[in-house]
Amino acid sequence: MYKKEIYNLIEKALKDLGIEEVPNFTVSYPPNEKMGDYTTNAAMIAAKIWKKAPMEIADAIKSKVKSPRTTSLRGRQKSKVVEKIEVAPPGFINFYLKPEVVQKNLATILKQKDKFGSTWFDKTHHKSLTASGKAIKIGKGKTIVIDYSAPNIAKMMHVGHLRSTIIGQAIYNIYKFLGYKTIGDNHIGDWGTHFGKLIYAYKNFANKKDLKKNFAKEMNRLYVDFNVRAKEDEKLNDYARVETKKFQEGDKENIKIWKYFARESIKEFNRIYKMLGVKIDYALGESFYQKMLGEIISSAFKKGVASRSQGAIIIPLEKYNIPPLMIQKSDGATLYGTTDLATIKYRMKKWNPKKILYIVANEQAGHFTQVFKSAEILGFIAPKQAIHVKFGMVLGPDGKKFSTREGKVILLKDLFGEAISRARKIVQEKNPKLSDAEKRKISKVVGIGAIKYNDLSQNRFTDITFNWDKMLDFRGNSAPYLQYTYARIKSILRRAKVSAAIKFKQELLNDEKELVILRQLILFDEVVERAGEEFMPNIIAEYLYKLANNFNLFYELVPVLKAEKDLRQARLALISAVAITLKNGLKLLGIETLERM
RNA sequence: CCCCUCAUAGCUCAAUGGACAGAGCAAGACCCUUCUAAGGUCGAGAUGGGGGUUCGAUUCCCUCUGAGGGGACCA
Repeated sequence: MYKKEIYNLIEKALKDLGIEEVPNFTVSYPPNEKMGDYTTNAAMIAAKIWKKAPMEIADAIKSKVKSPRTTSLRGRQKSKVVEKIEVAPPGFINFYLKPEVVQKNLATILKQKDKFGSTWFDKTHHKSLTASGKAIKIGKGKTIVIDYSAPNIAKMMHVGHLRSTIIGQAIYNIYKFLGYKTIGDNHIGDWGTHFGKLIYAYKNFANKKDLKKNFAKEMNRLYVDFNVRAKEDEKLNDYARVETKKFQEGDKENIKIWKYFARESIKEFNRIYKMLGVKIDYALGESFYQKMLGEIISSAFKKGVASRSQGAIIIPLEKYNIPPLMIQKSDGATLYGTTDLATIKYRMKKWNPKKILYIVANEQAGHFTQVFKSAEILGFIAPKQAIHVKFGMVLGPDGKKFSTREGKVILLKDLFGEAISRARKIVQEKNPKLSDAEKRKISKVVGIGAIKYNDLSQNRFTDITFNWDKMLDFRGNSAPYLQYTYARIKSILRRAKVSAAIKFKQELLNDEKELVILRQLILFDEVVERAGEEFMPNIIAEYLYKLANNFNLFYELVPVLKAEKDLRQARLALISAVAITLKNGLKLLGIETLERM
């Protein structure tokens, strides 16, 4: 919350010292609380320019911050938030905030409630303040399009689809929280060649009754069966291509089959999204863009961007050391690259976003470099306007890619079922007297939460090796741990019969355990902002885990309800603030909290 | 052959170029007549090899090894 202010203090001090530019100095957090709240490496970087010892410069900066030049027109003042400054070898400058500043923040949190963390409140954060000095949200006036989930029609959603959906939703939530106008778009794969296979399978060996009874399962069987048969008889793939072509050219029967599968698939997706608590604003699938493709190709030609090659049409990119993007096959059919270009053009025209984020697995990195560069040459977007937010794959227990074709995947339906039943078993054991309805609710929230958190707490770049026990561990650094911590706080608040303590003497919160928590709470907004900037929800997860950890330490040793009147009130306020922060953070990750569990 | 990720404790994962590399699981010893033990406490345990840049490298660069993915007519 005070990072920007600390930054400004240092910048001014450097100016007073006659060092105008210290490139890339940062304000960050010391490794532990004993070393202060904020730290900077400015002295060590300035040492290079000034050619003096870092410690010497650190001392100089320290004394300038403490007594800045007052003759300046801007009327530089001593900081009102810094208690003391310490210099530590080899040249760190550590800032300690005044306890009353940290304590004062508590009232803000209780007032802000579910908005806490979304806004900069301190007046020195001018980058997000209006002329009147009123705090505004960072993302105000900016639009961001987020493309995530993107399942394929006629394929079941399996663990491989989880990451895009969960990470995408978290990033969506974070940006929305920060005040951006967020557009979530589910780019459903409803036009691909794979669909021809299904049409063929449907016509030749579908069991219509099973399809009606259990659409998802039977559809999956059709897909797997097709691939099994195609292995023996390669001609099947040719037949599938014929079906695809007929369908794309408007063949009535094939369109009818396509519509049927699309409708049923979307129903199935929606069941999954409902379980996950995911809502995506738009679902403009690939089919939506088909009528624009001809224009994309012809204008690419007109601009001299596209050219013919071996009967196909490509956009050569060798100038940029990138393989060419093919936009039309030699048989005249278009490809997903073509659709992607149309999609970018459409999104820019319709929403004029500052950025378009593609939450798509690492395996498509090459494709997106081609598409983005092509879109740039075509003038659809500026460089870096479209960003591929890539992530590692979910690998099978054998350490290899899950194969849909062989039907070896773990379906999301099954994953959820297992998670919920494991959670159910534990609730039953821990809290048998709860009502059945409540147990059901808890099982679902805990089970689904565990799955989401398992993913979101990891750095998105690393591959995940699927493991039931790891994914569904309800102890340690997991969603249930955070939810449990929240439920513990709620339990105390229920007993105290206050929803939030309004009046309290914040200065009573002097215990080291309390101060650690207070000092952590002021960092929440910075954590959310950074998670957004880096597209890394795990930064929030890590923060929440530490916060919960600190609360549980406090919980073991510091009584709340049994404390003397004023102290009790102050501690109630403190734990309420922790509850608010946990809830807000988890909500950003798309994870629900529970009053009891 | 080219491109993208990754390599940290027995296992699964953290760590904006910074100060003694953090967790969880597993294994060991403790804490429920005190606000929910899905918790807490105490020990043990790690940066693939070799160079380089830097005051400082798990992080950046080069190289080697290993893993996963991609490489115009699938998405």
